[in-house]
Amino acid sequence: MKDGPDISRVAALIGDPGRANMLAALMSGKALTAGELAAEAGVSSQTASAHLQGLEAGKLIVRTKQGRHHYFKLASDDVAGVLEALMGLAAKTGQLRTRTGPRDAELRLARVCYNHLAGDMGVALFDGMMARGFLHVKADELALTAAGYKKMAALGIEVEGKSRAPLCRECLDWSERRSHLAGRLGRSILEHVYAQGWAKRVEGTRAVRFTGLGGAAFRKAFEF
Amino acid sequence: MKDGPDISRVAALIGDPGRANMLAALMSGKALTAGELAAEAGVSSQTASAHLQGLEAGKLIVRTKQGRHHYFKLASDDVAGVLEALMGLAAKTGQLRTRTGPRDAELRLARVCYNHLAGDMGVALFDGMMARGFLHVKADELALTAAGYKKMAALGIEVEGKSRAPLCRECLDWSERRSHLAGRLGRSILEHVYAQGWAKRVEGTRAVRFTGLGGAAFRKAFEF
DNA sequence: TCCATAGTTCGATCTCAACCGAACCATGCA
DNA sequence: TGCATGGTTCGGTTGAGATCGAACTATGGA
Repeated sequence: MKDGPDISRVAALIGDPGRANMLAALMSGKALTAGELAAEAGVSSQTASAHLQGLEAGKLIVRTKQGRHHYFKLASDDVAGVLEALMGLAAKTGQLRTRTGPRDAELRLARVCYNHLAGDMGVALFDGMMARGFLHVKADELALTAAGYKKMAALGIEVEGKSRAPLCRECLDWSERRSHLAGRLGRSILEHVYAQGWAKRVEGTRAVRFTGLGGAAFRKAFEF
Repeated sequence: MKDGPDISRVAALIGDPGRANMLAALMSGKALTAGELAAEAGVSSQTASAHLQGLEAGKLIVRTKQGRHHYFKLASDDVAGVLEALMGLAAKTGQLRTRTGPRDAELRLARVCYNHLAGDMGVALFDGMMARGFLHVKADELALTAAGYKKMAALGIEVEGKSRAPLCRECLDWSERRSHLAGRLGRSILEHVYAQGWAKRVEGTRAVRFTGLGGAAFRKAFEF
């Protein structure tokens, strides 16, 4: 009974530790070069090249050539979604790699998930926006309310855009097992957070470090 | 940078065609025996035995021994969720296995997804219940409204239960790319549909075939 | 007690893919 | 033009795991 699409091809691509590490690195949302991804996966550049070809052929990542560098990023938010789901399941089934150390705590507090904010802060933001009536769900579609549009305008956050990617999308958190805000709006808000200097990325990890004042200002601005 | 849980173990388990077929078969929600799963995957019983051990060790499935039969089912709704997500992505990236034939159309119309109703009918039910105000979403939690509880009581559908599994849950559809209703309520409703004789499973597939009167009665009962 | 059936274990085989050394192409810079 | 750097291609090696034949264990029934 071979109903439905062929799962195993995609899963097999993610199933190699090297490729999985590359994909996890790309979850940061940044486009990375072949060399960086090779280092990330801990393999030689030749091996990395082969893996990247495979991932590209499987449409999990896309390549942009720029000069003598090849930049790679995740092909779509759907791919990021599957990876998050897998992380959630892997965390739950106890295949944990995370030893709860200081850096780990920082990751649980706030980190980037693809291109938006995840962790405690991400979940709190989502819950707050729902409670304040800035977001609502109707027939499975997450959307900004009129009040939400007004709020974003007041904060100077871009919500228009020609891209047909969804403005609002939920994304399940592997540490919190709760939803946080993804989609174009999620990305815009994270960019706003950076622009205001409320927080910045911790070099070399996916953690986002808020300043004391920045965290307070963020909560105040979004009223949560 | 090895942030987060170890994805690749889980993905590798799903990445073998044989095991993927087994998991897909278990998406029907029924518990299947080792022999049935071997046939499903198209491998010998010895090979199947090895695969089933792996899946069990990886906590993707659970085993129940009953006499000389070993029954297997998916370990949790999370596993089903990951499989659905992978199906969605695989369908989108064009790794389609489905030739759109008559049986395929039937699958798109109505099928079981783990233990609840998916396909056109499943999505329509979900949308209808949201529109009628039987369901609402608050802070990422999908829940029955007072009106929803009343309606279920009127239809004689069990909604209480000691299980701590969520009563309501959304589940993304690979054919529709929309949400339908999962969770304990989703299961109860499907059982109600069977009990009323509105529809029954098509032997050997995941398709659910509604009778003409049954489909109408179903729509009438849930007002969509 | 004997047999049939369901499933597992063991052992051997074999294929596929991950890996890297070496050579090769392409771009940027001096 | 020459050189350094980033990436890819090719070839050969290796190891993990998928597979099945054969033997073994457990349950149910005659």
